[in-house]
Amino acid sequence: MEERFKTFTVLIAKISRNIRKIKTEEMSEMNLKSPHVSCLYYLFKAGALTAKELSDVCEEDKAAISRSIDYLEKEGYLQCDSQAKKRYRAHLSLTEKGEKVGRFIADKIDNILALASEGLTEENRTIFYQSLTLISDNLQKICNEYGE
Amino acid sequence: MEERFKTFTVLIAKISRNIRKIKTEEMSEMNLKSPHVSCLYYLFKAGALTAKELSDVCEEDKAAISRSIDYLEKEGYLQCDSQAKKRYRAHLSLTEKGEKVGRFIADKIDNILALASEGLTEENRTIFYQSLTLISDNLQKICNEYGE
DNA sequence: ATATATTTGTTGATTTTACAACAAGAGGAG
DNA sequence: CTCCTCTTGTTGTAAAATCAACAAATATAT
Repeated sequence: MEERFKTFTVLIAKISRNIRKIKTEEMSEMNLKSPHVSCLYYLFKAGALTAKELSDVCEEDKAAISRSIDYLEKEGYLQCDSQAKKRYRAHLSLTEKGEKVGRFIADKIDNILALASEGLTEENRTIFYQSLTLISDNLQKICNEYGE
Repeated sequence: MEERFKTFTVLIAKISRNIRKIKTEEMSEMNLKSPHVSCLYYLFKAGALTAKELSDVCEEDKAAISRSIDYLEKEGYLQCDSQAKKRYRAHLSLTEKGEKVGRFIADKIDNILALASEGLTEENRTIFYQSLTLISDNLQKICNEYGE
């Protein structure tokens, strides 16, 4: 069990770090950082989303998403369907440029994911994913108690 | 597959964040940050280690470990078996105070780990851990290619 | 309609993490 | 021994993530 903790927390941290590294490395020519990539990825996959939905699906800090949206809009990757001063519940959608890059990102990421899980049987992949979900929920419950 | 990527990378990031949060939250009275906790944990579990070994086992940046050691030494949690100006290959070991806190941390962490994996069968736990290791190695290989 | 509460979004500041340049020691070959 | 190389450790800096305070829009109740 001790040995498992070691590997569990250490491995999770390592995987997390490497995923971020891969995301930024693969997109370095375009000068897109990890949260930018996430935004483009999900807008491409899911279609138009509000800022809130985007931050939910990315599980990223809303502050980070807010700033990412600023950047991506400025660079012409996405547009906002509302002219309101702030983006309240406005739907964000990819521009043509954003769509193109989104597709590129999705391909890259899906490919990397395939490489990452190379060697896992389909069955174990399923078990792994379910376990990950369960563990995430359990940890979230623990964390929720701190706020009270 | 797309759905899986979403959950996979997002879940990993979330778990990683929550682990850090739990570590610092549980130790907040003692003013120990996440890397400090890791150092104490492994020194307690593994006995005396060099700085290099510690940074290897924690998979943390050697810079972070170096500064953590400074802090932990200053606060009297650990001692260094060498009088050299720098700590080259010196073994770091816990003081009495460090030992006490190390035990406390180990208990806490092992408990949290048990809670985190609550609901998993022993068999799935094994599969999960093996999968995690495999994925970590695969991703590491991908990252290693960037340096070349 | 107006006041109040809730959700959603933004901004600034702080903390954590990562990176890279450097320095110190150890080991090996001549 | 002394020069060279490799490993290990340190420090400064830059980047990223987190947090908290705030502001704007929306929803709700009276």
